[in-house]
Amino acid sequence: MLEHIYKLFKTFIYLFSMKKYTIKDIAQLAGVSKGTVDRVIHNRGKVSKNAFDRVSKLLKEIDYQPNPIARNLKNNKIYRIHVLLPDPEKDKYWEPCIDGIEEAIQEFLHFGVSIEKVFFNPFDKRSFERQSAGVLRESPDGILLVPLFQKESLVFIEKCEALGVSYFLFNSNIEKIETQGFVGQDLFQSGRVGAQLIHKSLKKNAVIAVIHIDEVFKNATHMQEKEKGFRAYFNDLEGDDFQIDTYKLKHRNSDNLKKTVKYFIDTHPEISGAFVTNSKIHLLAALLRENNPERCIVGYDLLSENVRYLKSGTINFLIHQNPKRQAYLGLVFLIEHFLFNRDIPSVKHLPIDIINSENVSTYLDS
Amino acid sequence: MLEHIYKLFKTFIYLFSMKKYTIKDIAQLAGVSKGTVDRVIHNRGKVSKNAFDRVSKLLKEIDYQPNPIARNLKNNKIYRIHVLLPDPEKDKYWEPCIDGIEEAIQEFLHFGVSIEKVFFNPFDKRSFERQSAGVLRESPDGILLVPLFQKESLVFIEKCEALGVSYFLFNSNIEKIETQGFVGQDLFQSGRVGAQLIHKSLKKNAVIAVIHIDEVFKNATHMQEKEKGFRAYFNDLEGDDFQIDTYKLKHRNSDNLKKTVKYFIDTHPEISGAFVTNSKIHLLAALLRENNPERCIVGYDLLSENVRYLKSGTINFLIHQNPKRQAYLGLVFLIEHFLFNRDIPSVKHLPIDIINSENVSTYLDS
DNA sequence: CTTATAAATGTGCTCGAGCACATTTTTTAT
DNA sequence: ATAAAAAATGTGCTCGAGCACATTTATAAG
Repeated sequence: MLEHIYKLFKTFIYLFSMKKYTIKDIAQLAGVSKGTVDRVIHNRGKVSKNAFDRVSKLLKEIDYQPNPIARNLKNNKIYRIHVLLPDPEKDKYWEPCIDGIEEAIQEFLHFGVSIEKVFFNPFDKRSFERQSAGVLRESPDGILLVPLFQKESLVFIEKCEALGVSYFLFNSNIEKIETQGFVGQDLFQSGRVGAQLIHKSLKKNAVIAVIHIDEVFKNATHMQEKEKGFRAYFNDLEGDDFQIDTYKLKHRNSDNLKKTVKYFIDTHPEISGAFVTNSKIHLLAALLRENNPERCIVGYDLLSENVRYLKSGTINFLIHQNPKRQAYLGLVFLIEHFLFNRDIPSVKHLPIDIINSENVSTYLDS
Repeated sequence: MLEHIYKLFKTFIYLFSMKKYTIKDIAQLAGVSKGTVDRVIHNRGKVSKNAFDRVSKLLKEIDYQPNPIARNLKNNKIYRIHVLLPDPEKDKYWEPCIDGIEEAIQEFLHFGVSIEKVFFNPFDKRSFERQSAGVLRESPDGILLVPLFQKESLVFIEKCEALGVSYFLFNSNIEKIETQGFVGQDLFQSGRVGAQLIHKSLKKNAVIAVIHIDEVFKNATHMQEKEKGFRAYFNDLEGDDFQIDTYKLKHRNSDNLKKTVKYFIDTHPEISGAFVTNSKIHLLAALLRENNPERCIVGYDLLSENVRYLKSGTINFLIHQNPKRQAYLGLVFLIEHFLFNRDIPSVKHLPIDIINSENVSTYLDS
């Protein structure tokens, strides 16, 4: 019996403390109507100073948070967001982004959000200019984009700002402080991570190569930032001396590149550590002959080809940039900005995941 | 002008294809009332075969998904979930779980969910029995728990099943196939990851130690599973030969343990690789004298003490079990089960994060 | 064929926020 | 003092799902 009363009491206390206040509750407490409370919350004016003070004091005290469920129930407006990213057909690195985008679409299906994907050719600035102009002509509410081409992206962003269109960047950032928001990896730091992995795996005085592979040498800052971090790590070391050389393997078509890489490997047998600054590491791995335990090859991204060489032991480590999550989070930030007017984070750095042949499978299915 | 018409047309097509069907729409299409549609959706019966077929055909065709926003708006029921986990005061490993739980609470604040934390002493089976019994007496709708003590947890789970209380496990699993659900790391595989990290960092024929440190030797399966994976990795190697020994450093109080560890280190100077199977690795690291680049020390978890030794170079790698995310995801699964009757995943393995001194900071703030 | 009973179907309210519009109160002008 | 204008406040409907209850239709019994 006593226990029963005690339980009732606990339930009461619980309900009391967990009370979720509604506009109606606050109206009652302040002795006004819910219309007035609504006007205070949204600063719509037409409220006497007296009522305003009383209500806003209550709002603060109670830490009122509107019920997001009810808030969006009526929501007539459909927010249109365009995602401007490199065509995954042209560069497989971008494939997982599609999944991330689809996930966000699914999650916000009933929240009055429409998301459209727009691809541009990552090897063609013109394509970016064309597609970005097309996006702007549709005047969406928000734009999530990969600013692969620095200069052109800056122009585009300025147009967005002029038109008052919200935007958010992912994967690569651009050097402009007033940028509205960015989600991606700290590239400098990821270079340091690669450096430590190689450093700890090699003997002293080993010869190490930083290798930039790409069809055309665009997207330079992205890869250079990684190199900076890589070199900074080795500069910070005191005792050890390593020789670090940078190689740029550019090309116009893949046959050409194959030859270039092959020639590079043949003419540099002394190299025992290699840091490839993008997902093209499989091109290098494909041409390495036997697996040498004295060697350490580190690159980026979980492309299926890279994963194959990782599992076979040719590649020692991959750094995971998680493009899927980048795209997903970028969308979530934009959507929550529109729907719940949360403020967009200026820079969100994702974890720098270190992948070897033993943990790779645990990253592939999520 | 033509462009204008084209734009209108596109908007129309868009709205048409993205049409979110409501119960009302379906009722209209099927020529019945929304009440009937509702009865079909929830299999409440009292529907003629004719109407049932017509409606369910439409539901399938349209791939109707109820608006989760509206669905929970009314929701009178408050789902009560209790989280049963080791007291973070007694073992700091569990601290991040609190954040994960708070995050879930915040996220589902307005969805009619109440979450309560219940701690037990991880060094005292009795405490678990007492606290778990207390939880059951409250008869919550769901329970998220860490089955630290295998046998006792099994008994508890059986009681849950008898009472029809939903439950979900995290961090450690128990050997029982019919278990309702588990989120955590694949411990065997994480042992393999640790093994590869040590393997690649050491010379051939190095002497390696698997070290189990704990106040009392409970939680055995957890650590043993890691050791199994560790040894399996080395067994799979063909050429290389490594000597691997297991040491159990138990103790009753921390002074005692310090001595034990010290004695262990002094009497085993030949060991160059060490794999500590839990977060207690800082106890070992604290007693290692100079940093030896020929040495490789690998352990678990981002306790602040472990992170300090990782940054200073005494510890080479930590494997991150992400207890925060485990707790968070466990709750999300339970809540979505109640709210949207999603089915609970039977086993959800989280990524096995490899942490070194360069990427550790990118894991700490998220 | 009528009435009783069961089965099937429809109606209308609820939840909380938001907003248009109706109503009341206050201020200003004549 | 009174009417007109302006400011402040209140009211009532909307959104979609869910559910109790009202109503209609079909079936069985007398």
